[in-house]
Formats: sequence, C-alpha cells, structure tokens
Amino acid sequence: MPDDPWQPPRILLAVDLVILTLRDARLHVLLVERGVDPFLGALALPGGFLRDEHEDIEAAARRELSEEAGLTDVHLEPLAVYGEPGRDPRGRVVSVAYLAVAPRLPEPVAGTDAAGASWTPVDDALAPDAKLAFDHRRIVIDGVERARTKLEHTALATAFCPETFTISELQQVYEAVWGVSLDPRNFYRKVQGARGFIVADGPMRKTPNGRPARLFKAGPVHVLIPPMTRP
Amino acid sequence: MPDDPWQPPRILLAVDLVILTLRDARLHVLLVERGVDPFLGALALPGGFLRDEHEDIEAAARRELSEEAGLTDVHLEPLAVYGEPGRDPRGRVVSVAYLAVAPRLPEPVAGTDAAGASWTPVDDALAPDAKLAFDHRRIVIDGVERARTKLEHTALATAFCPETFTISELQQVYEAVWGVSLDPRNFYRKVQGARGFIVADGPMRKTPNGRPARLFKAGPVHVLIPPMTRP
DNA sequence: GCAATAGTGTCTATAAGACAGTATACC
DNA sequence: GGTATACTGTCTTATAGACACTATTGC
Repeated sequence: MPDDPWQPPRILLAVDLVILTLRDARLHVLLVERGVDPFLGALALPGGFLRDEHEDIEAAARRELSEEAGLTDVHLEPLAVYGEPGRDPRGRVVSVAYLAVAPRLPEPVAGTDAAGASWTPVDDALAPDAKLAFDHRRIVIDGVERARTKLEHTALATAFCPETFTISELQQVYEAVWGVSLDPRNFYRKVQGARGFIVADGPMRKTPNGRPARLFKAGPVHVLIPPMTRP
Repeated sequence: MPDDPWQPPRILLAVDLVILTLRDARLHVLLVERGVDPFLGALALPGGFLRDEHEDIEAAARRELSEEAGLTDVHLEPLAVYGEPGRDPRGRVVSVAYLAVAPRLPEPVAGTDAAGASWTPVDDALAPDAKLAFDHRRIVIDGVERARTKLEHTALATAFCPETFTISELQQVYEAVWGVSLDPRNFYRKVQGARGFIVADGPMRKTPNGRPARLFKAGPVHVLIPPMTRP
C-alpha cells in the first residue's frame, strides 16, 4: 500500500512596483492608499497577485502599472524577491518587486483602479514616522538604492526625462536621485565623454532667464563607458 | 446571490543554486544528474521545492546546499527569479535562484541526496552543445556574470579561498572568474590599496620553487574602496 | 650560478575635481 | 548695463597600466 506521498506547497505570488519619477527636482515614489484589509488605509506600493496561473510575472507588473497608475511604456526591470514567511498576514505570499522609472507626468495619476494613487517624495515615504504596509519600506529602500547604482553605469537617467532634454535637466536627475549637488561644468564634460549616452536633437530650448540650451535625446548605448562616478 | 469570487492562483516555488568554486585555476559550477522526469539524465543545478508553506526561501536554499552538495557555511546570496510560464513542463513553477561561492573542496562532493553531483568547468557547462535542464543555462550565465561584477566592488573573491591564502592565490581567483590574466605587480598594489580587503595572517607559505609568500586572511570590509577594476 | 616566484619602485597616460573665463539670453 | 544660465578651457591631483628592479627560495 502506498504511503501518503509528499507534495510541495502551493503559495501565492504577487508583484510590487517601485515607480520613481522626478517632481520639482525631488525624487518621488508612487504610493496607493489601501482600500482593503490588511493595512486598510495605510500607504503601499502598487501591486497585486498574478491574475491566473498562466500570466507572465513581468506582464502582471505591466498590468498593475497600467491599472493602478495609468502608465505604459516606462522603463521596467526586476528588482528582487521578498518571500519571508509572515510578511503578509493573509498567508504565504511571495512578491516579485519591479523597479519602474517614468518621466514627469501631469499631476494626480489617471489611475483607474487606485483612486488614491499619489506621488510621494521618497524622503517622506522613508521618514522614521512614515508607515508603509507590509515590508514595502524595505522594498522602497532597495529600489532607490538600485536606481542610484544604475545611474552610475547605465543610461537609466534618460528614463526620468522626456524625449528631449537639456544637459542641466539630466544633471537634476543625478542630483535628485543621488541627493548631492554636482558641478555643472564637470558634469557637461563627463556626460559628453560617455560615448553614445546622449545625442544632439533639435536646436535649442528657451529658458526663463538665460542663454537657451541645446536639446538632446537618449543615445543608443545603455552601458556607460566611462561610468558616471558618484561623489 | 454572490457570484463566484475571483481567487488568486497558487503556484509552486522552487530554489536553484549556482554554486561556484575554483579547481585547477578554472571556474567550476556544481551540477547534478537528474534522476527523475522531466529531463531525466540531463544535467541541472542543485535545487528543489519549498519543503512546506512555512519554510523561509533562503533556508530552503541552505537545506538543498547541504542535502545535494554537502556544503555548509558558504557565501550565499539571492541571484534572481525565474518564473516564465512554460519553463517547467510540470506546471507553473517559479524559481528563486541563489549564488553560492565555496572554497576548493576534496573531490567528488560528499552529497547525500545527489550521488551524481559533480564539479563542471563553467566553459563546458555553457558550451554550445551542452544541454542543461530547464532554463538553467540562463541561470548559470546570470550567476557567473553576477560573480564577475561582485568581484569588482566587494570582497567576494575571498569566499573562493581557504581561510588563509597568498596574494597570488587571490589573483588566480580574479583571473579565473574574469577569464583574463593580470599583472601580478599591479595586482599587489591594488589589492593592498583596498582598505580592509585582506589582512596579514601568519608568516609565510612555502612554494614548490621560489620565494615563500606572505599569508593573508579576509579582512573586515565587504565593499572595496577603491574597487578592483576589470580590464 | 640559474630558474622561479615574491614583492617594490618608477614612469606615463588618463581621468576627476576645482574653478577661471566666455557666450547668449532676458530685464 | 546687470543677472542668470549655458558652455569651454585649464590647472592640479589621483589613479591605472606598463615595466625595471630587487629579494628569497630550490636546484
């Protein structure tokens, strides 16, 4: 007679999104107010469960990005997995976190699903008294840290910018994400020295007061050589 | 009357391990021969399903490391998630891959579970005609690439070495993992310049023919400043 | 002595940071 | 003119790579 055969456990899989953008020269993250328990009323990252057993994980991330934030065509990449038992009071939930980066957008996100979606300055979201649902504080920290290091070695910074941008706009991205201030003159030299990072596009852009600036767009290269070193 | 409420799908969670070591100055990865379908007889990474719903994912990785490779106390860190639908013919399986690095060990691993465990040169495992089970070829590629970049910025190289080692042994780690040859004189200078990377330990080690070398052990620092730049 | 490995020093090209100075806009 | 922003050039210092040289072993 056969004894009871061991069966592997089945668990719930979720996706969570750290969506970063720049507003008023400050780094912001998109948070939604939870409408259901657990953590009802608390702030949380956009995300949710896989829709069905056949949905691709990154596809689920893009679906949530669209449903909860009304965003499409943004830079998206895997961040990490969070699967500690007990991280979700509803049971064993393993979450795959993604990092998304979007250019500045018109005010309150036209979210269909989450009316309470709002851009929050990262400093506020991570303030000691701020309370985020689940382990989302840790996920935000990891996402921001990932963005900081990717800014050094890849062209991720252009994902924060509109299609065309000036060099000083690009500098603001670096300053906001790294939380430092940079010398514009040295920044010009470095950014132009990274081959294929940015290419000229169109003539000039007027500024409120001062000399017009040249416009650039993202170049073909994604790995920066030489890298943009963080101070 | 309530309509059928939507329920999120439940999936199977696995761990897979990319275990790297150095043998004969070449980078090797631990592979096991599969004893069951699917991919019966093919080579695969050590790994398996979560034992039960309450097992921590990293704990599961350490358990497989011990069961399938007889290894404990090795460097272990999360690598990535692989969850594409269809990657496992048995159904929807999402795998969390870990990178493990071990010092050189006595020949055939004293594996309890997997008798067929064997160290394979990474070049062979990734040769065009080599066939690995599932998407394990991709996972090995990602693991090796992770090791390469971590060698630049962290003290990971010491995890390939026994407790005490000479500088030229450490150089062999870099040469094997990066697949390049380095100038020993510049390597000495750089390795000593990374503060806290290695510290002197014990007097000398005899060599078959030549001047004895000083012994070092891993220092307290894990982030290398300045980094070891790859040629 | 010779061969082999360990370790030090020195030179040079490159890259990074500081910062002077010029150019072009609006007022 | 004054102010603000955009850009260019130069100087100094730190770092990386090439490589000459010395040191200590076994034979």
